[in-house]
Amino acid sequence: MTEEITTRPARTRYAPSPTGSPHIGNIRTAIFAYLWARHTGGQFLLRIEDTDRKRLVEGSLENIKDSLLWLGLDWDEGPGKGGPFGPYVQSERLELFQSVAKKMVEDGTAYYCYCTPERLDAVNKAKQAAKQAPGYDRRCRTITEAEKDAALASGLTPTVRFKVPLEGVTTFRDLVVKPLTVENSTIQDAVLLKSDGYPTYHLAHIVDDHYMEITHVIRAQEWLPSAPLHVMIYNALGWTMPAFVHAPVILNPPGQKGKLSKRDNAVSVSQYQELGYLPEALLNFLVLLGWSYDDHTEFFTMQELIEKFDIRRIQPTPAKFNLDKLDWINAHYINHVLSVDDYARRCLPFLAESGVISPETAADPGDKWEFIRAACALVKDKVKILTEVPVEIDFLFKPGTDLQYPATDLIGKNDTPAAAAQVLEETITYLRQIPNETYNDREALLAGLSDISENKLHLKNRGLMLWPPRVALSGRTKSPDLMGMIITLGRDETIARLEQARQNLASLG
RNA sequence: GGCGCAUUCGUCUAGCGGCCUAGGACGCAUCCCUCUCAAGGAUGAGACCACGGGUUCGAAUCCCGUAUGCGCUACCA
Repeated sequence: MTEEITTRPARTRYAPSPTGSPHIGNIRTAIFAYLWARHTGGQFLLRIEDTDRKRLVEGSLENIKDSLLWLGLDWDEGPGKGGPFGPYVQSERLELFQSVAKKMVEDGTAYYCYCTPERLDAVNKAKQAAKQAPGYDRRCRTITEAEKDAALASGLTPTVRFKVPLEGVTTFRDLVVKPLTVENSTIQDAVLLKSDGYPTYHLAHIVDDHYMEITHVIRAQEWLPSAPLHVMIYNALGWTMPAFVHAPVILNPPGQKGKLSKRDNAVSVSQYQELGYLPEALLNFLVLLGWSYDDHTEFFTMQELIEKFDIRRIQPTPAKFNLDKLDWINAHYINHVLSVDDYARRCLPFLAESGVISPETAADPGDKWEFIRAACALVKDKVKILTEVPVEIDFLFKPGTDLQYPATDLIGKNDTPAAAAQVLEETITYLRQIPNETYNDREALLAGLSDISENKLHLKNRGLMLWPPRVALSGRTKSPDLMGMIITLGRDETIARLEQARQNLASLG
């Protein structure tokens, strides 16, 4: 068994309902399924489970596809791709489900149920009142012909229910969760085919997984309780079951109870995209929620994940969502993995979104690219998510005259207005007279300013020399690297801002 | 209520009977570096391995209870 798992190419699937942007927990399961298919050299399918017409959300399919693609999860078969086992949308496979349901009734493993929703409700209430477990009383298993005719005559369309074996126990084996055994009598006669002709999940996923030749069903742990029911259905159909992995649920962050909910957290893939998380970082973070490779590896490229991923190392324990760690991983990718060009290019939409540049410029930066790239680069090592970039560098894009800051900020620690003014004075003089090569050379600039600090102004430390220009250029007390700002802003703008600062200082009296 | 699964630092985890006086990471604290903020480096605090019983020469690792958490209990998935 164990050997089979590792050697055979697996066919896995991600089978979401089209109810909006994929939930982060849901997509994590998709990641597991994808990695396992790729790891074994098999196929990853996308299947849309749209059998609940009431919950359909417009645009979901595109949303699902976009999220998958954004994260780098491409599917081999499914919507937009086709494949030998299509269609891959359940609402287009109704005849199949209906014929299977019909056959089960003929085989005696399922039966028509003529109960009305009202009666079902009443049965439940009565059971609860009697302190019994709620559930269907299996009445239609023994319904008489006369009663059946009466129901039909009233215009009612029957559902098809699974005929659960009343005796014995059923054992379900999972690849990560320990074996589970239940008394058959505690399982419900689940509806297989609804009165609207659509199958329920219980029927649809089994039929599809069977005909699509899925080898490994990787799904959320919420399905665990109904797994024994699925075992019985497979048995009733005479089909062999694929291997199962029930991935752990993702819980709310520490301090909050329950599974990850949108009440207090971002939960959809698109939300994280909009917040400025990188797909590779989100993927890396998510895969580590419930899975680990060893005791120390934290970062993985997609290639490494495909190589190293093993479903048997998936954890059975629910994991809390830890935003701090996601931020750390994201910052790591921004700072240490992305090239400056790549990073700056990804900043464009966020700069446009916040109004720092125009949408037109974001779409085609043209000759503004060099400046934008340099500006973004200034904060590459300090930003955790891309939405922070515009707030960190917007002052570079505004006219210097728009900078608003208290003139007292220009005075460094242990410094005086006069000393600060003198520093600005000297800096201006210095920047005016140096050649372009020096101006655009970080190290040379720093050396020049250090020299003035030490040998001309005799300042106690270089910090006193660099502080006033920092505030003058950025209008802030926390800013990017001074030399970087001087170079990025260019000589004219830099000197203009320094001059302006000097005047602000003078106004202090 | 019933059924089920799970239980190692605040969090994510390593560990699959002796290598564990339990390792790594995030976060936190302190220090170093340093032009501010970060990044980076170092150090540290932090888990009697939920609790109680067993099994064994020996248990975080196996078994049984209890507690807690989570999930399911629809003509939703």
